[in-house]
Amino acid sequence: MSVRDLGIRHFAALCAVVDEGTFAKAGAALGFSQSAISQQIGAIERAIGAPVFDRLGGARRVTLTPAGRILVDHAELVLRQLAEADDELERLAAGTEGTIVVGTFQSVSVKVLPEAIGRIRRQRPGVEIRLVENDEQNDLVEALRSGSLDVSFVVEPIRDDAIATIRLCDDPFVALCPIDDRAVQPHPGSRRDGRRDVLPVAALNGGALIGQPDQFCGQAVDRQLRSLGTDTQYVFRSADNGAVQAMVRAGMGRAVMPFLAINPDDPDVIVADLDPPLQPRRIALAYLAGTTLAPATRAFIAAAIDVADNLSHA
Amino acid sequence: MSVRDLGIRHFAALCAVVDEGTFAKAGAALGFSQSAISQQIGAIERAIGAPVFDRLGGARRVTLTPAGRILVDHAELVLRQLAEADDELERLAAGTEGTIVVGTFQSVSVKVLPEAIGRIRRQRPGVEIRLVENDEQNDLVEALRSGSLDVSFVVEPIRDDAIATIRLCDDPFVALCPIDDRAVQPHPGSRRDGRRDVLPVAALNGGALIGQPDQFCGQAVDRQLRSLGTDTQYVFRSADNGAVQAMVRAGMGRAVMPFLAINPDDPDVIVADLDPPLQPRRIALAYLAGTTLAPATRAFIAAAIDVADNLSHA
DNA sequence: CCTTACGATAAGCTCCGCTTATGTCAGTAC
DNA sequence: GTACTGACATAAGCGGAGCTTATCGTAAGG
Repeated sequence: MSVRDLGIRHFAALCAVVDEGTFAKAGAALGFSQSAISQQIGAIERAIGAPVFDRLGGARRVTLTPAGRILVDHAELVLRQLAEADDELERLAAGTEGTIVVGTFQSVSVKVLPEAIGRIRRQRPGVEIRLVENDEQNDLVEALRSGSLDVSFVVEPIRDDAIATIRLCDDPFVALCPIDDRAVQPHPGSRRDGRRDVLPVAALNGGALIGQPDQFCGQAVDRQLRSLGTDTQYVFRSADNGAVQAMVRAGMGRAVMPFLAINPDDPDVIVADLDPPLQPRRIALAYLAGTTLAPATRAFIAAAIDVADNLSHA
Repeated sequence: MSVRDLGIRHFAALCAVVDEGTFAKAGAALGFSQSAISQQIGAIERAIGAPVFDRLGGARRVTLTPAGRILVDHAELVLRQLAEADDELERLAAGTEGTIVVGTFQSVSVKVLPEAIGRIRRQRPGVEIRLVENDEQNDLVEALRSGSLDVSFVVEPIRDDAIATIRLCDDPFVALCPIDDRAVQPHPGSRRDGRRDVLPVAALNGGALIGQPDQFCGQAVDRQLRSLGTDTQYVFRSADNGAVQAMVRAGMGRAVMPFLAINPDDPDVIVADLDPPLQPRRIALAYLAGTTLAPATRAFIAAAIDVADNLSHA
């Protein structure tokens, strides 16, 4: 028999008796009868094999024995610990507090993520968001599996069926062309309506290409271009989107990039739709399938969906 | 419903499941069936109103939800706390550890106490003894009542019946006389047998007396001497026993002192029994009546009794 | 002396919580 | 595809833990 066979109620009773001075008052404070307290204290004493109170008899308060003093000291800590747990659980349930660890990659970090984070910070100031940026998607997925990420931005498809995804938006591939590119055809209709110019895919054939390294979505671009019969000749590759765009600006060649990864307001390059268009990159949020997400995490996901929707319609 | 309605067993089950990975193994580790663990976890989830594990289904391990993570973190602390309590209770019961706070006063501090402390330190190196010296007995008794002392040396009688006492020894009053005192009569028989010379009480009449302040046992001395028809004329009083003895050594007068308070090996004063002898001072140990004493405290009391016995017979 | 304020104890009843046995589900092997 | 395996859930039954009310013993105080 040991202290582990007792219930929290026993410790609460013990502390209440110490606070109130008598069994009856302790019982009243806890909503029990005097007898219940007497029996609870008795159970404690049986469990530890020693009295915890000296009953002085008559109308006198009980006093702690040395063993009782030790037990009360620990019981108070235990109760405090549990109260804290209750608090934390409540805050978790309310979604007003907690830490979300979000996996991201470069292009998403620039446009979607900051806005989503901003919303959470405004709505739920107590929620802390930690970011893990890694352009190697496998690493993000692995981090999800190991639990070190709560949720992560990814590019679909994800093979791993331990991972569930929520689609956010399609990110179209666009061509980045030097400002004097003759192959670019003005968009049929007004330039003012926000539609982009068009670059026939055939124009890429044999031309100089700048792009992202193979392991990023550069791979998908190559595959698609090749299947459209276009021979790709890379003159430069960089994981830094800004660097790619700067190369185009310098007239070194054209680039085919996901729209979210580029700066569309750059006046020194032409951003053109491809004709025919490539299959867009599907941006999604991923998390461990079958797991319960914290309310704060769900709120983040909702915010990201909303931000992505707005972004798509613009 | 709250976490306070749960038992320690529930927390143990929770931690076991986290450690073992499955309900069945956790049950085996704790000596329960798989079903019991399932029901215990179910009880936890009912108590906090949220799942603590995600059951992925099939032959896969359960994984913690955010709420489960919070609860486990606190549960581990709680269990550690309780294990510590168990340890401390065991050490208390064994009497090998703990702190005893002992009240003392000057004369006892010199002869009885050091020996008793030495024994405890040898027998129980883990026990710490703290001393509170106070020559005002009321203060010691008050400290006992308030619980700031575990046990205290006192001089009987103690009026307060909330205080229990254990008699240690009788401390006789002896006369301290200057080396050339003519009133001292050699002890009838050999001086070598350790018996002391004798001073008739009548010799004190009208002579110069040195003694302790009124509030110490000086009061008892005065009362007894007066009742024997002796007129006491104090020329000096000091709470410092060494000072009293030095005054006698300087020939300033005689003193009547408790034997334990003097240095009997001083060659420059005569230590004499009084004739008739005064009622001796009864030295006792006092503690709060009706309270359970820690084993270490009981050991100290036993040691003190033993030391006092040896001292009496010597 | 009687009252008051305590705690202990007894009797009874409820409900918690264990066990065994069975159900259900998802992978896995052949 | 079918059977098997490993994992959790659920049902039924039973024993005991624990609460309540009621009563008793004891010491302090008017």
